[in-house]
Amino acid sequence: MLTESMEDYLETIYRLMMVKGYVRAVDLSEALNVQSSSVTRMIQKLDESDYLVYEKYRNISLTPKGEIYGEFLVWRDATLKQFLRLLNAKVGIDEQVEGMEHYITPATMGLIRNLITFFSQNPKLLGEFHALQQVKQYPDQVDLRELRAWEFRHNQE
Amino acid sequence: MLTESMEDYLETIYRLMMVKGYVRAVDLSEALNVQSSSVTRMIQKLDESDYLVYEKYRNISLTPKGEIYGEFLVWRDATLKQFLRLLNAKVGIDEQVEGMEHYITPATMGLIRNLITFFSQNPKLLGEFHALQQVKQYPDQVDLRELRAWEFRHNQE
DNA sequence: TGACATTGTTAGTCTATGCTAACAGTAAGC
DNA sequence: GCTTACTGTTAGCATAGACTAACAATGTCA
Repeated sequence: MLTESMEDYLETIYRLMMVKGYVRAVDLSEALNVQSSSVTRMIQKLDESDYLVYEKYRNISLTPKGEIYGEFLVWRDATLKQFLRLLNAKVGIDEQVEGMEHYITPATMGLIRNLITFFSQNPKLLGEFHALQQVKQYPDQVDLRELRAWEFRHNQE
Repeated sequence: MLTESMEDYLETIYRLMMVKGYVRAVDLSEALNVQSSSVTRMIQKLDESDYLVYEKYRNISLTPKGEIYGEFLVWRDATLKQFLRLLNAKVGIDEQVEGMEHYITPATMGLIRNLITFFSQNPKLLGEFHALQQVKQYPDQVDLRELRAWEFRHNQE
């Protein structure tokens, strides 16, 4: 199984592959905000697990396994971001998705996809759901004490 | 800010506090499946950040800050589990939530809570959403190749 | 083609959090 | 109130994945 970090690298590699057609360590270190020495080591690790082919000083290429997994990772990321936007999240979408995505199984991803489909097939419902939020507004920079009170109030209803 | 691990400890401490009225290292090491030496160290760390009060060989107690945060952590955990059940997830709910919860902001949690409220106020809709899944079924033990094909098919529609 | 800039690699260090082993404190039963 | 079992603490080690520093390879251009 891939670690969180390995997934991040593989996802970025796949993305860059799609955009640029090839991937070099420096692109990865820029995209992931890490040093190139970290990139080299991770690439070697992903090579060992057969997600890509690593040859010193050469461009890397994905194996079929790496390509399929990479495609999944990109899809998962995009779908979760869609989901948060659907909920009406405004800030920190990327950060939250980057963190949580690693833990969500393909099965659950399918269910989330279904939810997105459900609401896009019923845009009126989405409107009703968003209208609800105007009432039960929840501050963006929420203080925990406030959260506690909020929950308490709503449990009383 | 708390790390994932620190949050896990604090959540468990809060939970045990509610159930037993006090917390000892051995309870934590059992609940979290770690050695008691790891517990000691983490407790010392949480004491440094003022989430609890640590005294050698004595029961620990939460500070107000720790109590509020702990309550939030327990609520977040419960709410996310509710959300996955609402989606119709059947397996791995606990594991997924344990992983993802650390990354979700209070603001987003509020939105998820709203979604749960929305569907519980409209149980018929929930039925419709679940019915959709009977059609767009997604295998539990999904192969990535299968996922890819599934996505492709549905994008064609 | 040779010099310099860019990129990639290796080796060694740091931090978080797990572990084991050895030791210290507490408490229960005789 | 001793002895023994349980619980808690400390110290030292392992691992993942960051980092920096030093070095190696590549590529560009005068």
